Amino acid sequence: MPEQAGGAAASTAGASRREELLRIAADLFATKGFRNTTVRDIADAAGILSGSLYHHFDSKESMVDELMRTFQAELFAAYDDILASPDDARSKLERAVRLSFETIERRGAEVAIFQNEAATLGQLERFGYLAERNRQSRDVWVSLLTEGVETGALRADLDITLTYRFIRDTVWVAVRWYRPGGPHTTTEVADQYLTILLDGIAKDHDHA
Amino acid sequence: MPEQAGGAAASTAGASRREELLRIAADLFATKGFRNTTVRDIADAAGILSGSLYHHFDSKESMVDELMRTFQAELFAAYDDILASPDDARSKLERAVRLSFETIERRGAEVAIFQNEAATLGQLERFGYLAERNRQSRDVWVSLLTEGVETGALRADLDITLTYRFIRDTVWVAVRWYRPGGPHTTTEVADQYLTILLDGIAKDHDHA
DNA sequence: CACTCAACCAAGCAAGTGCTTGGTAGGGTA
DNA sequence: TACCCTACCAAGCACTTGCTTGGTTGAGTG
Repeated sequence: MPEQAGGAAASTAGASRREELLRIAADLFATKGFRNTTVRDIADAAGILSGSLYHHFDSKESMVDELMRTFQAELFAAYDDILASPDDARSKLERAVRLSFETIERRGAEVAIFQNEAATLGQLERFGYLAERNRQSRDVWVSLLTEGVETGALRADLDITLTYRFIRDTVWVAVRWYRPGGPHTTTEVADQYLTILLDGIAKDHDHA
Repeated sequence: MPEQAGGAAASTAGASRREELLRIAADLFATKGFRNTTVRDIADAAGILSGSLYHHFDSKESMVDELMRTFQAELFAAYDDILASPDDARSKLERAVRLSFETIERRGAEVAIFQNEAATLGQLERFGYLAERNRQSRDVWVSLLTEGVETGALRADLDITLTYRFIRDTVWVAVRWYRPGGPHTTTEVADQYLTILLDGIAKDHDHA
């Protein structure tokens, strides 16, 4: 096992072979599923033999592990940033929604892997942190929604838990159809969703 | 020596052995994934040997095939029922939303399988009808939304395609967390979602 | 020049995978 | 009695899977 690049060294200068292989694996895991992707698939896509992968990584499992840890660390740093801001509840909620769609654009493969494999992988001790991250994420959204209700920005008759689930499902499952470079930008998608989420799709006859 | 594995197949009255095995397979496909479920898993859960499954079915593939065809036929019969009704657009949209949550309750395994495996299975010719059903389903929702806009029930500034995707994602992905017999009935979930979808979560200051 | 080292190849093992084959038990039926 | 049919077992085949082992290549570096 060669170099241990412990930190999330953001050296954009020339991606190492290791990072290159990780990205290839991520794309395959995202499209075919983790279990459904073989080490030979990854090696083929990289133009090497399957055995050569083990020069860079301990196992197929450790590849997803590294992908998920890095991804979650990045995502929650962004969550913390929102929570710590002095904005009002509604603004923070909007920022959280936008963050999700932007993350789908920038880290689509990782989002897809987390969405599709968290339940399966989470059964292994090694991936216990995935469930923990899920709880943290729920806490973020629930606290934002609660603050919104308490400050009068959001309706008081909302079932916070259900509302959280609806939002979470919509913003993250969009990874299944959102395509960077496609017909919509993340901003457009986020704008449209926020419009619907905040004000609904029904025509307001009292104002029209 | 016929050693019965711990699976304890409780035979439901009336259901043929074949239907019983199909149900067992459906539950496993839904929880573990199709590819990730082995014929030995199914056989174990049924208390028989894996080879014995081939007395009832051609292949593992034909099991999902039968499950999906039956499920889709049932679902689209219900869609047709809604489309053919004389209700106004908003009522039909509400019925479609409620139908989704009710289908999750009654056919949770099938919904989960369709959600998780349609993309993978769809690549096989045999499962080409899954993509076709997807198109039909989109047409149902898009026509309901379009009618809503045209009759003035829904806001005119909606992006129909994006709105369709948001709704579809939320109502079907609920299969991941909705549990029959859990804290919410499908009616409660549908009520809450329809409230949010139609009128939004923001407090309407002009009325409050 | 001797030496190191990251990156890779070639071959293969053990465990699992879907599915096949030939057979058996027991109830129903003409 | 003779026959058939449903539901299963026991064994195993051909293939795929993740991973291992021992070795090679070529660009450096003192």
